[in-house]
Amino acid sequence: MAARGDRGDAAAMLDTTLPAPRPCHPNRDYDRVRAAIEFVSARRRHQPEVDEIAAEIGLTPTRLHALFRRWAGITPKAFLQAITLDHARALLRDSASVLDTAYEVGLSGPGRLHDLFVTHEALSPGEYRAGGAGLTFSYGFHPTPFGEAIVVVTPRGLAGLGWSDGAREAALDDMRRRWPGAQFVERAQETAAYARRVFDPAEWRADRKLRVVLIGTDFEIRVWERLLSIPLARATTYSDIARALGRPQAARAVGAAVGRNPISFVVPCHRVLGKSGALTGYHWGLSRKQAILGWEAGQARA
DNA sequence: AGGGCCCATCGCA
DNA sequence: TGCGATGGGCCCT
Repeated sequence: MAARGDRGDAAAMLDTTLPAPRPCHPNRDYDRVRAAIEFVSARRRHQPEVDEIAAEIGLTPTRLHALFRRWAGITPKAFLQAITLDHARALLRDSASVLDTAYEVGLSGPGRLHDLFVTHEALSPGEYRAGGAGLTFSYGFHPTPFGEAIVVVTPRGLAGLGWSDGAREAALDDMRRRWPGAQFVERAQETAAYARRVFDPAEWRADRKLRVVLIGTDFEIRVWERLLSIPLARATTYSDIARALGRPQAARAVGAAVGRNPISFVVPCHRVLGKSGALTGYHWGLSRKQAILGWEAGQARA
Protein backbone atom coordinates (compact mmCIF):
# COMPACT_ATOMS: atom_id res chain seq x y z
CA MET A 1 0.00 0.00 0.00
CA ALA A 2 1.37 3.37 -0.93
CA ALA A 3 2.15 5.47 2.06
CA ARG A 4 0.44 8.77 1.74
CA GLY A 5 3.10 11.40 2.02
CA ASP A 6 2.86 14.70 3.74
CA ARG A 7 0.92 17.22 1.81
CA GLY A 8 1.29 20.39 3.72
CA ASP A 9 0.80 22.70 0.81
CA ALA A 10 -2.23 20.84 -0.50
CA ALA A 11 -3.86 21.29 2.89
CA ALA A 12 -2.89 24.94 2.91
CA MET A 13 -4.44 25.45 -0.50
CA LEU A 14 -7.64 23.82 0.62
CA ASP A 15 -7.71 26.10 3.61
CA THR A 16 -8.16 29.12 1.43
CA THR A 17 -11.25 27.63 -0.16
CA LEU A 18 -12.97 26.86 3.13
CA PRO A 19 -15.88 28.95 4.35
CA ALA A 20 -15.50 31.40 7.21
CA PRO A 21 -13.12 30.04 9.82
CA ARG A 22 -14.54 29.18 13.18
CA PRO A 23 -13.27 30.83 16.35
CA CYS A 24 -11.19 27.79 17.24
CA HIS A 25 -8.65 26.56 14.68
CA PRO A 26 -7.44 23.11 15.64
CA ASN A 27 -6.40 22.31 12.11
CA ARG A 28 -4.61 25.55 11.58
CA ASP A 29 -2.62 25.00 14.76
CA TYR A 30 -1.72 21.55 13.55
CA ASP A 31 -0.75 22.81 10.11
CA ARG A 32 1.66 25.24 11.69
CA VAL A 33 3.10 22.64 14.00
CA ARG A 34 3.57 20.35 11.07
CA ALA A 35 5.24 23.10 9.08
CA ALA A 36 7.64 23.60 11.98
CA ILE A 37 8.38 19.89 12.12
CA GLU A 38 9.01 19.75 8.41
CA PHE A 39 11.31 22.74 8.55
CA VAL A 40 13.35 21.17 11.32
CA SER A 41 13.46 17.77 9.61
CA ALA A 42 14.57 19.29 6.35
CA ARG A 43 17.68 20.69 8.00
CA ARG A 44 18.47 18.17 10.63
CA ARG A 45 22.13 18.97 10.20
CA HIS A 46 21.70 22.56 11.12
CA GLN A 47 19.22 22.24 14.04
CA PRO A 48 17.51 25.62 13.63
CA GLU A 49 16.85 27.90 16.58
CA VAL A 50 13.34 28.67 17.74
CA ASP A 51 13.59 32.17 16.26
CA GLU A 52 14.43 30.74 12.87
CA ILE A 53 11.48 28.39 12.94
CA ALA A 54 9.10 31.13 13.94
CA ALA A 55 10.28 33.24 11.01
CA GLU A 56 9.90 30.32 8.63
CA ILE A 57 6.26 29.65 9.49
CA GLY A 58 5.38 33.32 9.74
CA LEU A 59 4.97 33.80 13.47
CA THR A 60 6.80 35.83 16.05
CA PRO A 61 8.74 33.77 18.58
CA THR A 62 6.21 34.78 21.21
CA ARG A 63 3.29 33.52 19.20
CA LEU A 64 5.16 30.33 18.35
CA HIS A 65 5.65 29.82 22.05
CA ALA A 66 1.95 30.37 22.70
CA LEU A 67 1.00 28.02 19.88
CA PHE A 68 2.99 25.15 21.34
CA ARG A 69 1.82 25.80 24.88
CA ARG A 70 -1.77 25.72 23.69
CA TRP A 71 -1.41 22.78 21.38
CA ALA A 72 1.02 20.43 23.10
CA GLY A 73 1.23 21.88 26.57
CA ILE A 74 4.98 22.37 26.39
CA THR A 75 7.38 24.98 25.05
CA PRO A 76 8.58 24.83 21.46
CA LYS A 77 12.03 23.95 22.65
CA ALA A 78 10.79 21.02 24.72
CA PHE A 79 8.61 19.89 21.86
CA LEU A 80 11.41 19.99 19.31
CA GLN A 81 13.71 18.22 21.65
CA ALA A 82 11.09 15.52 22.14
CA ILE A 83 11.15 14.58 18.48
CA THR A 84 14.88 14.21 17.93
CA LEU A 85 16.68 10.95 17.36
CA ASP A 86 18.51 11.31 20.66
CA HIS A 87 15.26 11.62 22.52
CA ALA A 88 13.77 8.66 20.69
CA ARG A 89 16.75 6.57 21.73
CA ALA A 90 16.36 7.62 25.33
CA LEU A 91 12.66 6.85 25.08
CA LEU A 92 13.42 3.34 23.89
CA ARG A 93 15.90 2.84 26.70
CA ASP A 94 13.39 3.94 29.31
CA SER A 95 10.66 1.89 27.75
CA ALA A 96 12.68 -1.25 27.25
CA SER A 97 10.49 -3.40 29.45
CA VAL A 98 7.02 -2.05 28.66
CA LEU A 99 6.06 -5.00 26.52
CA ASP A 100 7.09 -7.53 29.12
CA THR A 101 5.69 -5.83 32.20
CA ALA A 102 2.69 -3.83 31.06
CA TYR A 103 1.25 -6.70 29.13
CA GLU A 104 1.38 -9.12 32.01
CA VAL A 105 -0.19 -6.59 34.31
CA GLY A 106 -3.07 -6.45 31.86
CA LEU A 107 -4.25 -3.87 29.43
CA SER A 108 -6.03 -1.95 32.17
CA GLY A 109 -3.30 -2.18 34.77
CA PRO A 110 -1.27 0.63 36.31
CA GLY A 111 0.79 0.90 33.15
CA ARG A 112 -2.16 2.65 31.58
CA LEU A 113 -2.28 5.41 34.13
CA HIS A 114 -2.69 8.80 32.47
CA ASP A 115 -3.52 7.15 29.20
CA LEU A 116 -6.53 6.37 27.12
CA PHE A 117 -8.24 3.37 28.70
CA VAL A 118 -9.45 0.81 26.24
CA THR A 119 -11.39 -2.42 26.36
CA HIS A 120 -11.44 -4.42 23.20
CA GLU A 121 -12.87 -7.44 21.49
CA ALA A 122 -11.32 -9.16 18.52
CA LEU A 123 -12.81 -10.61 15.36
CA SER A 124 -11.05 -12.73 12.77
CA PRO A 125 -11.81 -12.10 9.11
CA GLY A 126 -13.88 -15.30 9.15
CA GLU A 127 -15.88 -14.23 12.16
CA TYR A 128 -16.42 -10.87 10.58
CA ARG A 129 -17.77 -12.45 7.40
CA ALA A 130 -20.01 -14.73 9.43
CA GLY A 131 -21.50 -12.14 11.73
CA GLY A 132 -20.07 -8.75 10.95
CA ALA A 133 -20.73 -8.30 7.27
CA GLY A 134 -24.14 -6.73 6.82
CA LEU A 135 -23.64 -4.60 9.90
CA THR A 136 -24.19 -0.92 9.64
CA PHE A 137 -21.17 1.22 10.41
CA SER A 138 -21.65 4.84 11.34
CA TYR A 139 -19.05 7.34 10.31
CA GLY A 140 -18.33 11.01 10.69
CA PHE A 141 -15.56 13.54 10.13
CA HIS A 142 -14.22 15.46 13.07
CA PRO A 143 -11.41 17.87 13.83
CA THR A 144 -8.60 16.46 15.94
CA PRO A 145 -5.33 17.95 17.15
CA PHE A 146 -3.66 16.24 14.17
CA GLY A 147 -6.04 17.20 11.40
CA GLU A 148 -9.50 16.15 10.38
CA ALA A 149 -10.24 12.47 10.96
CA ILE A 150 -12.83 9.95 9.89
CA VAL A 151 -14.28 8.01 12.82
CA VAL A 152 -16.07 4.71 12.22
CA VAL A 153 -18.15 3.02 14.92
CA THR A 154 -20.18 -0.16 15.17
CA PRO A 155 -22.79 -0.99 17.81
CA ARG A 156 -20.00 -2.85 19.61
CA GLY A 157 -17.58 0.04 19.70
CA LEU A 158 -15.02 2.02 17.75
CA ALA A 159 -13.76 0.17 14.69
CA GLY A 160 -11.88 2.72 12.62
CA LEU A 161 -10.04 6.01 12.84
CA GLY A 162 -7.96 7.62 10.14
CA TRP A 163 -7.01 11.08 8.99
CA SER A 164 -8.85 12.50 6.02
CA ASP A 165 -6.89 15.72 5.42
CA GLY A 166 -9.67 17.20 3.36
CA ALA A 167 -9.92 14.11 1.12
CA ARG A 168 -13.05 12.72 2.71
CA GLU A 169 -14.08 10.39 -0.09
CA ALA A 170 -10.65 8.74 -0.13
CA ALA A 171 -10.74 8.32 3.64
CA LEU A 172 -14.18 6.72 3.47
CA ASP A 173 -13.14 4.43 0.61
CA ASP A 174 -10.17 3.30 2.65
CA MET A 175 -12.54 2.25 5.45
CA ARG A 176 -14.98 0.56 3.06
CA ARG A 177 -12.18 -1.52 1.61
CA ARG A 178 -11.34 -2.83 5.04
CA TRP A 179 -14.85 -4.11 5.70
CA PRO A 180 -16.48 -5.09 2.45
CA GLY A 181 -20.12 -5.94 2.78
CA ALA A 182 -20.82 -3.48 5.56
CA GLN A 183 -23.18 -0.57 5.17
CA PHE A 184 -21.74 2.86 5.87
CA VAL A 185 -24.04 5.62 7.06
CA GLU A 186 -22.91 9.11 7.95
CA ARG A 187 -24.01 9.87 11.49
CA ALA A 188 -21.69 12.53 12.77
CA GLN A 189 -23.66 13.08 15.98
CA GLU A 190 -23.01 9.50 16.95
CA THR A 191 -19.31 9.52 16.12
CA ALA A 192 -18.63 12.95 17.62
CA ALA A 193 -18.67 11.59 21.15
CA TYR A 194 -15.99 9.08 20.21
CA ALA A 195 -13.81 11.74 18.65
CA ARG A 196 -14.06 13.90 21.73
CA ARG A 197 -13.44 10.98 24.04
CA VAL A 198 -10.35 9.87 22.15
CA PHE A 199 -8.59 13.19 21.74
CA ASP A 200 -9.43 14.95 24.98
CA PRO A 201 -7.13 13.68 27.75
CA ALA A 202 -9.60 14.99 30.33
CA GLU A 203 -11.95 12.23 29.18
CA TRP A 204 -9.46 9.39 29.53
CA ARG A 205 -10.91 7.59 32.52
CA ALA A 206 -10.33 4.09 33.81
CA ASP A 207 -13.90 3.84 35.03
CA ARG A 208 -15.32 4.61 31.60
CA LYS A 209 -13.32 2.58 29.16
CA LEU A 210 -13.44 3.12 25.47
CA ARG A 211 -14.86 0.10 23.66
CA VAL A 212 -13.05 -0.86 20.49
CA VAL A 213 -13.45 -3.69 18.01
CA LEU A 214 -10.37 -5.12 16.35
CA ILE A 215 -10.98 -6.94 13.09
CA GLY A 216 -7.97 -8.72 11.65
CA THR A 217 -6.00 -11.94 11.28
CA ASP A 218 -4.73 -13.75 14.36
CA PHE A 219 -1.28 -12.35 13.90
CA GLU A 220 -2.53 -8.79 13.40
CA ILE A 221 -4.70 -8.97 16.49
CA ARG A 222 -1.80 -10.16 18.58
CA VAL A 223 0.33 -7.28 17.33
CA TRP A 224 -2.41 -4.72 17.97
CA GLU A 225 -2.98 -6.04 21.47
CA ARG A 226 0.68 -5.53 22.19
CA LEU A 227 0.43 -1.98 20.93
CA LEU A 228 -2.39 -1.34 23.38
CA SER A 229 -0.06 -2.26 26.22
CA ILE A 230 2.41 0.54 25.43
CA PRO A 231 1.71 3.43 27.78
CA LEU A 232 1.51 7.07 26.80
CA ALA A 233 4.82 8.71 25.97
CA ARG A 234 6.58 5.38 25.80
CA ALA A 235 7.77 3.52 22.73
CA THR A 236 8.95 0.17 21.53
CA THR A 237 10.43 -1.34 18.37
CA TYR A 238 9.20 -3.67 15.66
CA SER A 239 11.74 -6.28 16.63
CA ASP A 240 10.81 -6.12 20.32
CA ILE A 241 7.19 -6.78 19.46
CA ALA A 242 8.27 -9.72 17.32
CA ARG A 243 10.29 -11.08 20.20
CA ALA A 244 7.43 -10.58 22.66
CA LEU A 245 5.20 -12.58 20.34
CA GLY A 246 7.69 -15.43 20.29
CA ARG A 247 8.61 -14.76 16.63
CA PRO A 248 11.94 -13.01 16.95
CA GLN A 249 12.48 -13.08 13.19
CA ALA A 250 9.14 -11.61 12.25
CA ALA A 251 9.98 -7.92 12.68
CA ARG A 252 9.10 -7.15 9.13
CA ALA A 253 5.76 -8.89 9.36
CA VAL A 254 5.12 -6.92 12.53
CA GLY A 255 5.76 -3.74 10.59
CA ALA A 256 3.18 -4.72 8.02
CA ALA A 257 0.63 -5.57 10.72
CA VAL A 258 1.26 -2.31 12.53
CA GLY A 259 0.68 -0.49 9.27
CA ARG A 260 -2.67 -2.19 8.78
CA ASN A 261 -4.03 -1.07 12.12
CA PRO A 262 -7.50 0.38 11.40
CA ILE A 263 -7.79 2.50 14.57
CA SER A 264 -4.97 5.00 14.37
CA PHE A 265 -3.98 6.81 17.52
CA VAL A 266 -6.17 4.63 19.75
CA VAL A 267 -4.12 1.59 18.86
CA PRO A 268 -0.88 3.52 19.16
CA CYS A 269 1.07 2.52 16.09
CA HIS A 270 2.95 5.81 16.41
CA ARG A 271 4.73 4.38 19.47
CA VAL A 272 6.64 1.84 17.40
CA LEU A 273 10.09 2.93 16.21
CA GLY A 274 12.97 1.34 14.37
CA LYS A 275 15.56 -0.38 16.50
CA SER A 276 17.94 2.55 16.04
CA GLY A 277 15.37 5.03 17.28
CA ALA A 278 14.67 6.19 13.74
CA LEU A 279 10.99 6.86 13.15
CA THR A 280 10.84 4.62 10.06
CA GLY A 281 7.39 4.71 8.54
CA TYR A 282 3.90 5.96 9.25
CA HIS A 283 0.86 5.44 7.10
CA TRP A 284 -0.31 8.98 7.80
CA GLY A 285 3.01 10.71 7.17
CA LEU A 286 6.13 10.77 9.27
CA SER A 287 5.67 14.34 10.41
CA ARG A 288 2.30 13.36 11.89
CA LYS A 289 4.02 10.60 13.83
CA GLN A 290 6.45 13.17 15.19
CA ALA A 291 3.63 15.54 16.01
CA ILE A 292 1.79 12.88 17.98
CA LEU A 293 4.89 11.82 19.86
CA GLY A 294 5.71 15.43 20.73
CA TRP A 295 2.15 16.10 21.79
CA GLU A 296 2.20 13.00 23.98
CA ALA A 297 5.42 14.18 25.59
CA GLY A 298 3.46 17.27 26.61
CA GLN A 299 0.51 15.25 27.92
CA ALA A 300 2.80 13.02 29.93
CA ARG A 301 4.23 16.00 31.70
CA ALA A 302 0.81 17.37 32.61
C1' DA B 1 5.18 -10.66 -4.70
C1' DG B 2 6.37 -7.39 -1.67
C1' DG B 3 6.32 -4.64 2.71
C1' DG B 4 6.25 1.18 8.29
C1' DC B 5 12.54 -4.52 9.37
C1' DC B 6 17.16 -5.97 10.70
C1' DC B 7 21.88 -7.17 10.37
C1' DA B 8 26.40 -7.23 8.36
C1' DT B 9 29.49 -4.89 5.38
C1' DC B 10 31.77 -1.36 2.98
C1' DG B 11 33.34 3.11 1.67
C1' DC B 12 33.63 7.54 3.00
C1' DA B 13 34.88 11.66 6.19
C1' DT C 1 33.35 6.86 15.31
C1' DG C 2 29.36 7.89 12.41
C1' DC C 3 26.95 8.44 8.51
C1' DG C 4 24.62 6.56 3.89
C1' DA C 5 24.09 2.83 0.65
C1' DT C 6 23.53 -2.12 -0.41
C1' DG C 7 22.58 -7.07 -0.25
C1' DG C 8 20.48 -10.94 1.76
C1' DG C 9 17.45 -13.19 4.96
C1' DC C 10 12.81 -13.30 7.28
C1' DC C 11 7.91 -13.96 7.98
C1' DC C 12 2.97 -12.75 7.10
C1' DT C 13 -0.91 -11.76 3.65
